[in-house]
Amino acid sequence: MTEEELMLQQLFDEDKLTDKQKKIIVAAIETFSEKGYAASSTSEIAKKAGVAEGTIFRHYKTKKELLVSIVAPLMTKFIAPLVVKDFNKVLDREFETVEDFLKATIENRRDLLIRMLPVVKIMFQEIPFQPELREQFFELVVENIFDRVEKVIVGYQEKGQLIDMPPKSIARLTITNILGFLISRYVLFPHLDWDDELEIERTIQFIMHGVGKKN
Amino acid sequence: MTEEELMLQQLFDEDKLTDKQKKIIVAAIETFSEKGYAASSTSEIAKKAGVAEGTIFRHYKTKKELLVSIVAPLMTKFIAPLVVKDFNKVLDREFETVEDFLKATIENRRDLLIRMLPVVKIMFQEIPFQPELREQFFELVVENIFDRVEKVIVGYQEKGQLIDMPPKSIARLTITNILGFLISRYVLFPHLDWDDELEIERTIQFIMHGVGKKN
DNA sequence: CTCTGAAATGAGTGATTACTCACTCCGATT
DNA sequence: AATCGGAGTGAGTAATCACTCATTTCAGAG
Repeated sequence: MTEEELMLQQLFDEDKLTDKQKKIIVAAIETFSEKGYAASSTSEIAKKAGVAEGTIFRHYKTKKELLVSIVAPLMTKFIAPLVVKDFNKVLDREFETVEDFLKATIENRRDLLIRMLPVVKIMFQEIPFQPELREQFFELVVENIFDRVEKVIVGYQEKGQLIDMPPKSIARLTITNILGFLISRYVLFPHLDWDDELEIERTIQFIMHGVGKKN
Repeated sequence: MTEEELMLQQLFDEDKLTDKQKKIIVAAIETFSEKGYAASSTSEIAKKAGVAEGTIFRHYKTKKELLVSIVAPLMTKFIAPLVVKDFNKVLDREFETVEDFLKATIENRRDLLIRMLPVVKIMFQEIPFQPELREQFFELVVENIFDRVEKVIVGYQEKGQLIDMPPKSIARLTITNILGFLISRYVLFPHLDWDDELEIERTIQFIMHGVGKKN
């Protein structure tokens, strides 16, 4: 079983999928990620999947339904657990400092995040144009995850490790920097020389201490 | 003539454009920004511009040339001056602190950036898929602007106002946060309540001092 | 006014699009 | 063996796509 199929298992294993269905999903992810949703034709996806074009429409009523069926599980089954799981550890005081928590979270999940990147890329590419996705993203990420993130932040604030800024702003700024690193690293400038460990360290340092020199 | 009108003129008025040409550009920006490049049809753009479809292809050989002719000037004539202009002030010691410089830059240009946002949105949407744009973006922004940004950063480092992190990383992190704010504010969650002044203040505070509490 | 060349037109092109449907295939059930 | 239902097929559909081109419109020069 290839690495990619493993990733798909985590995402789509719940329902029993036939071989052809899996191949369609793999081909769709690859095509959408490379060319964008609108520029990808169902005939090309079918060809890449080694499947008749009609087979796609047996399982997905429309092309958009294929897109949603790929991106939606990412939001409900991947992002939420990704964040929430380690948050419980934080709430259990397994991490003394925010740095440790951030480092553990990013380091632990980095390989997984890299592997999910094609789908993540599709997600952020299409959110501005697909109201269905935007709504789902908003409900899950903003209202659901931000609530939990806020609690963690408040916890660290009470421990005196975080400044008194509103938790929503802290969450926005922190997530921005993690995503900003990933997008710079793997989407915009993947061909530059990157010392990943070091740059993650710097990103965490930046989140915690900024770039201003303390006096 | 205001600074902004000058900018827009520099963007699209350099060559004498007919009324219809201007209408095509405006309609194209609006359509590309709303639906994405691939999902926008030339017939729709023509209709929105009040122009025959053939008129588009009289001035732009292909649809892609229309895209490039919109985005390319933004990179060569807008982004560079936007950044560079105030940098000269910094180099002239007009701003004593990094905070003042960041605040002045963001505040001064915010309205302009908001108005340019449709084009900026198109730019970042299409960079992953258009090698031509990516190459141009890389050459201009990374090699050209980053070089200048580095000098400014080094200057502030020598004044003891910035930590000893490599200038490239500082630049990446700073730009990430400014763009992250704009994308959150105007692309992902424009419908949320935002106190812009306050959130810009927080973003600057974050860039300078992070979220860790000093002891 | 006429002449001229660029600007603009819109019907028309073949290719491609998302999607349909009558059909075959095949393993499980009775 | 007969039946059945879902999986898969691929030729076919109307619509739309980017793009072309012969023709018309129009503004300025003589």
